[in-house]
Amino acid sequence: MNEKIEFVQGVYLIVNQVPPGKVATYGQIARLLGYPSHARRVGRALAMLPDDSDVPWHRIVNSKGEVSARSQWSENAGSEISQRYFLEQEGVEFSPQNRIYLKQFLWQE
DNA sequence: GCAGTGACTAGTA
DNA sequence: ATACTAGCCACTG
Repeated sequence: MNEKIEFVQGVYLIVNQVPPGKVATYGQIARLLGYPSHARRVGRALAMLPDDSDVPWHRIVNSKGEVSARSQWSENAGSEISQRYFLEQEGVEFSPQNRIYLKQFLWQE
């Protein structure tokens, strides 16, 4: 019925299935939802979540394996820092160029 | 309605 | 590998 709500809920359902120590990309989530061109929308859905949400939003990175930058003035500006911290706590490793080794940590595919 | 703006991506050079 | 570009599309002023 309400496509907006359904999309956002769908994002959370998928993200909740990503196990600790693994990561997924925005585009991957969008494709699994059946909206292959809505990667940016996935990012917006995650931006609505509080930093202490139960949803493991920190396991979502961009297609290059980097932690995407927030807008400086946005509500969750600076959460990139904790995102990397959470991932490292779960055993996810970063390359010297601040990239996750997707080959090793990507969830599915 | 139009223009600018992103937690994006795939393509090209 | 890096840099720039075109599409993308909901949201905002």
